[in-house]
Amino acid sequence: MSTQPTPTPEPTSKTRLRLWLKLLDLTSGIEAELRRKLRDAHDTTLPRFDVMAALSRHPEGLKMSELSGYLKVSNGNITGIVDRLTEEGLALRVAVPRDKRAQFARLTPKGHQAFAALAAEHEAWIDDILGGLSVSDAQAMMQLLDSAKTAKGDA
Amino acid sequence: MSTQPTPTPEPTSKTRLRLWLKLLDLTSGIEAELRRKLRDAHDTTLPRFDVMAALSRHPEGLKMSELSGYLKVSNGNITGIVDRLTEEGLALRVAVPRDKRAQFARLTPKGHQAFAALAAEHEAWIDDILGGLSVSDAQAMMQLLDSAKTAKGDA
DNA sequence: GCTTGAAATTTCAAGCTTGAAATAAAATCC
DNA sequence: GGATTTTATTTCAAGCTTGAAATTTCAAGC
Repeated sequence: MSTQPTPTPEPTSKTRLRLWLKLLDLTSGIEAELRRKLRDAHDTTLPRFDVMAALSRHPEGLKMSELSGYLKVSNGNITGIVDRLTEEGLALRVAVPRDKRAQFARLTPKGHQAFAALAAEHEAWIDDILGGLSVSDAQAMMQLLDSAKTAKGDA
Repeated sequence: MSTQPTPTPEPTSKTRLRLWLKLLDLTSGIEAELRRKLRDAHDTTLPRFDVMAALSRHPEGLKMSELSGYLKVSNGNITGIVDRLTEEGLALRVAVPRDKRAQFARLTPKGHQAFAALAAEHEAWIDDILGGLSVSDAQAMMQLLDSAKTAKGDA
């Protein structure tokens, strides 16, 4: 432990570990805040919001497997979330023309309407939460995030 | 839609929203990778790892409520995780001297040993995953993360 | 000393998540 | 065309997570 006379600098791995912990701390905090707001203001959840967001961009519907692919969650997971959205009248399942195995999940008109309101609020929440960052800060951070991601193998 | 002659610039809220989505994408991706590695290499989970990490820094033990405070999760959650760590022989509960309501959670020797191995690997994984970032990149990002957090109300 | 209120923890129901197993249907191969 | 393999989805068990209700114990006031 006390063998080296020179003051050992922090190894790179420690710096990266500290970065990771900070990244996780900020992200988890924001996510928790969003979950709370979604619950309190709209009695819904982040997973439901995510599914609705994906479906909102594809009014014709998305196959269950496309949905799980976009959101990077398991198939079984999507089954349950779409089940619940369906019970709430926000989504529905539609048969795929030439493939009896597959189904499209699609937003109902009520679902589209509900999501529009949700999305607007969501954007405002984020704007508020990240209000401490200027546009140039945000751009700088996005560039760093891209570096981090590209290097590890993309996606 | 085509009423405005001047090219509308992206509003700040949209930039921040894009940043948030990128932040979430990177963090979720890394987290998923860590979960997978923890499972494949050590048959454990991230929540267990987090609890062990906290206990590792407090060999004398932490009260259940201190633990949930540090990790920012609910009390009921900690109860279950410590239960499972206890079943595995990695943690145990110890009575708090003058307060029969409270209990310390503490790592067993086996728990300390297991965590030491886990922590070393964890740091190496992060170093690998974030290998695309130089030390100065990492420092720049940490500074931006601090700005983002400070502005919203700290923690 | 007793009552009342606060604090620490556990229990519980509901929802999210995963990976693996089960189903069903389509596609490929002989 | 029939067998085999692949693909799409659902079902399931186990664990994580929360907020709310229930327990137990402590502390404060009277």
